[in-house]
Amino acid sequence: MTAVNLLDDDAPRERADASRNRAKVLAAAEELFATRGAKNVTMDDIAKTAGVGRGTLYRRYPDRASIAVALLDSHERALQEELLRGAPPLGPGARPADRLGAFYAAMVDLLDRHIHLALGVEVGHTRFATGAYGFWRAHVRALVAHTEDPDALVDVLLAPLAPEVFRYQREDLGLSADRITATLRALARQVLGPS
Amino acid sequence: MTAVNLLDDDAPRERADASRNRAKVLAAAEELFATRGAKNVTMDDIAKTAGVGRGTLYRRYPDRASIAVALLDSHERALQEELLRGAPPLGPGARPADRLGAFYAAMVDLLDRHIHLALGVEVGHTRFATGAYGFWRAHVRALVAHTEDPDALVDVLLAPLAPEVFRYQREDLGLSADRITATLRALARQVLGPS
DNA sequence: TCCTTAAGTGGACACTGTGTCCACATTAAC
DNA sequence: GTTAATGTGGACACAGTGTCCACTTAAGGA
Repeated sequence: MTAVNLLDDDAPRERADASRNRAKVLAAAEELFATRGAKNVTMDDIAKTAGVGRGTLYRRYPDRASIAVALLDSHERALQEELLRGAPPLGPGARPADRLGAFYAAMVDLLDRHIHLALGVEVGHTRFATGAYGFWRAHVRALVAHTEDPDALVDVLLAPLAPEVFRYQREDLGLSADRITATLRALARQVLGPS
Repeated sequence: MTAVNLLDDDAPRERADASRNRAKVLAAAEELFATRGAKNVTMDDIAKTAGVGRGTLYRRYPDRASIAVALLDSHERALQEELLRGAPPLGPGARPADRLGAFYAAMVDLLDRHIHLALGVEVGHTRFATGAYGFWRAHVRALVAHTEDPDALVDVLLAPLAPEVFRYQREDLGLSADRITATLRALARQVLGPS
């Protein structure tokens, strides 16, 4: 799901027209998702807006969700990098409770900036199948490893970050991102202890 | 969304063939949802299985979700009744932490028995628009009323009960309902204090 | 019992969106 | 400049949705 596949292995380089079209598709999709909301965008819309045929579009992206995933990918990678090798409390070094709190804050920020894409990925259970979910899951799993039942707890702690939940809180209830962050930070403290 | 509309007001009684067909539709839908999963059931399937025309089906139920809601309704009402007027710890009288724990346990039980219906309701954000969600929300809101920011906390606490999350834990991860319940009970204790 | 009428029925129809297929165009290597 | 593989785009078949309306059926009054 990377943007380009440069010089890797002996994989045949991507043709010039192909990568030009990929860029047009992604730009068009980003635009449409942001404007109308992913639910109201058809593959046809994307193809038309990008100035590309249906066949070209389907060649790389079998559905809307995969386009949203591709668009979200770069932003998610940046955060993943920070979690693995960044400075505390996001990166290693801080206490689990603080790292979980920082993770929550970063995810709320990510969601707030790209909620239209996050909702585009969400086609029900699609979310759990995503590679990204697996990453977040592994990260939080490690932070709660010392608790009673980490394998059951981890998805409970990730549940409030579901795009639909976040959208409901932000848009329907009108809560600020800060309030949501504060609440999740408090949750992290209570679950992992203030120690 | 009640099953029958008996003698209420001056509303014209439902005709015999109409209520016969409603029963056939609900039975067919229940069966199909349980067998194939709601996602793989079309309105046409339901009409055919019920032995009813499309027009008849659409007259009362504009989409799959509304049928699932109708089917789930009776079970949810029973729980709602208990929350309002049942014995503690589910009903009034017990401490908030215990009531929230009991609520979690009851909801996990409900989800476990009717997950195919709960997933049928779930068409993304549909969940929050449901009357039922409003009820759960009001209930939990009252239990956490004394905390820092109840309005932000309530949806965070309800998020792990999203049908998709539950399904993932039960089916993809293979967790038992008891483990999930225990984890949520612990969460309730940690958030509302053991006091 | 028959008649009336309003409610209810069911299937045909138009429409929207999906995904596939393949003749043709473009690219890049030789 | 030729060639072979890669990529393109629009036509097509299909599945599911929701609407519409001529017909049927139930239920109450004469």
